[in-house]
Amino acid sequence: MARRPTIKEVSKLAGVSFKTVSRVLNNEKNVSEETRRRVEQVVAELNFRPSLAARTLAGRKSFQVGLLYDNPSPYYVYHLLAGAQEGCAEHGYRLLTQPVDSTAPGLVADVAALVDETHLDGLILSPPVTENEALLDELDRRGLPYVRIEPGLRRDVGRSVTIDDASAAQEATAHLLAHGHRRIAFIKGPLSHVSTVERLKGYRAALDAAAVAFEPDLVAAGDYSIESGRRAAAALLDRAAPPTAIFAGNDDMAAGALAVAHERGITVPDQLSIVGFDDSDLAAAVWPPLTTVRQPVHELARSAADLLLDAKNQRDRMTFDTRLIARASTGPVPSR
Amino acid sequence: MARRPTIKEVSKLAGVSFKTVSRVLNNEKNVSEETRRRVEQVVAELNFRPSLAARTLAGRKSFQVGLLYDNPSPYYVYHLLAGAQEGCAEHGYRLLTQPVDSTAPGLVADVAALVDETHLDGLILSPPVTENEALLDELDRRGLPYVRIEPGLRRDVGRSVTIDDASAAQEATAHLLAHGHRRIAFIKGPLSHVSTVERLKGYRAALDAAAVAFEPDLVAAGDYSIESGRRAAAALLDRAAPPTAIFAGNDDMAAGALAVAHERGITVPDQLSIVGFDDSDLAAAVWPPLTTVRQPVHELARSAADLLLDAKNQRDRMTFDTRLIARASTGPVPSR
DNA sequence: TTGCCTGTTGCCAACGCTGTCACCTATGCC
DNA sequence: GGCATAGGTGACAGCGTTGGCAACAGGCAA
Repeated sequence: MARRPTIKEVSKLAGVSFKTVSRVLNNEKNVSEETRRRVEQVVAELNFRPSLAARTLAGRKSFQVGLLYDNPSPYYVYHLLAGAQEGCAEHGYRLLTQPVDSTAPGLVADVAALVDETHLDGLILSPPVTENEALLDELDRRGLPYVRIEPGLRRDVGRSVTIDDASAAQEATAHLLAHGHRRIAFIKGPLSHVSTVERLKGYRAALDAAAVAFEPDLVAAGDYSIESGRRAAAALLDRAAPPTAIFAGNDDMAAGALAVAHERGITVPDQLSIVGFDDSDLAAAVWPPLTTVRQPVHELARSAADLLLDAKNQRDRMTFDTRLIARASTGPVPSR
Repeated sequence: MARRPTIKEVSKLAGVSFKTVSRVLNNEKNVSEETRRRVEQVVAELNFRPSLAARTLAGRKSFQVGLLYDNPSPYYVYHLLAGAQEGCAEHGYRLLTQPVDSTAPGLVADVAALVDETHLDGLILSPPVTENEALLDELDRRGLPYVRIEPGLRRDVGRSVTIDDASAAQEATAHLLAHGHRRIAFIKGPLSHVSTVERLKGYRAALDAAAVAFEPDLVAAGDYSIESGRRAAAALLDRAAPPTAIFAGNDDMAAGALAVAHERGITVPDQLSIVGFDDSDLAAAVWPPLTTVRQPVHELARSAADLLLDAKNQRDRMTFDTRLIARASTGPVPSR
């Protein structure tokens, strides 16, 4: 294999000490304009790239940050990685993406091993890894900088980026109310997710605002899977007074509800309106395409990286707007 | 931040030279059983992890491999990363996932920079990065080991893992023929993908085997997007003699075809059968759930890592079986 | 007993950079 | 003209490992 050039070869060609090349690479001051140009030219000619390993060893920075994830949704993970990657690249950092098992007893040790081995400069945590108290404690103990994406726990300490789940759910529910619906069901996610509680709060707030009584029986439990959406929707539609609209806590459960409607010959949106959450690929792929709430996952991840790496970005917390994407799965309440 | 322990601290506690600790860590022979045990105990006690940066600098291995990807499908990428990660972890390697733009002119330089900076020991290429001739040339020039997943180009040189696209498509088509279908349409993907050509080949082979004449008009062009599937299906169904079954080159296009059927009040599978390809999340989420061909993406990626890292695995090429997943979108040909 | 081999261990250089400090030169001031 | 000051540059140690080689002990054949 053709050996990579080293900083010494660059310095020889440029006629300076290798320390000066280091200065140019790190954009330090106190280098004359002429020297800088000469060095930069040689760097470009040789296509020289400094060894990350050597920089890590010698300096106190590794130019690497880790992204921990443990999410079953390919859609979510895809955008998470893309956004974080983009944010890191902007600051000249490399991203180490690390799938983990957020509930495994060895998680803390595994992450500690990762950090020790690679000398990570910081960590981005995505849900549900954000919910692991022991991990947060260990990171705090080590003083390792980290930013959490949509933290449930300890929302008021440390740095994080979030969406306003409650107001997003309120907007989705209001959309259905505006179409005249009054019997609106909500399929909630697992209660272990803080987002579930927040979304339920938003749903109730919208009903209150429209002076529609909250009916506990119209809230069904799901676990974010398609199958749980089917079961929940089937139970809701079996009621004596079935809902005219269903708001599901994510798109997968909404797709499950839609499948039940198809099975039973209930046309959507004429006889039943359905709203999802996430705006995943699913939402646009099913028929009819789902009205849903878009979560700016890419933007969240990108900003998390920015919060971690940009010294000028001193904020502790950034909240992003969601957007209701109105498609064909919602319409006026059926007149009976 | 609590400083990580170093190899010297381990050696002091174990009462040996730090070189001996290095020997234990690298599983070298010529270390007495007793010494090894003693060192291992101290390593466990201190929770010592050797610095990757130092090992990389001192040795000739970095224990890191890169995975290059540039694929628009979250589903595909998700399983790709998971599989590659698993394969690398089994061999004690770290995986650096790197999204790239496979057609950008700077690709080769970017990858070279990545390799130089991080001293990667090898590279896994996924489609369509596998199709970039300049990149392959550069890697060969450097002598950097790499394994390709589903290579189109230069299939007979170098190491790769593949599925048999032709026989997979043949099986899917045969499934429709077995249900009595004779006018079977094929929505193909972009011709730049070798898989498109192979799948078309399999489709024709199945028709031949059943002595059904090939009709060029029943082949429509798509680009693997949902929207292209809709357009292609609409055109096919507008024909004077519309097909009774549609085989789409991927699940997204199949979902598009399914949407058109719903729009037009054509019931699936009673009036039209639809088959997809990939068995992505979509396939199970739409209604009716799609009959499709499962591509073992996870397994492909895992084996690519194994081929790269396992010295005992001397094969150049591994081919994996696909599996037809029969769901509810296919049925007997309608009797008219 | 001697010499040689084998298994085990230690010593030290080297990997390619950054941090620290010392040095040199030009400049401005009294 | 002498002296402090700042900008620009180089020498050198050190980061935490692996590689190469020397050293040492014990066993076995001569």
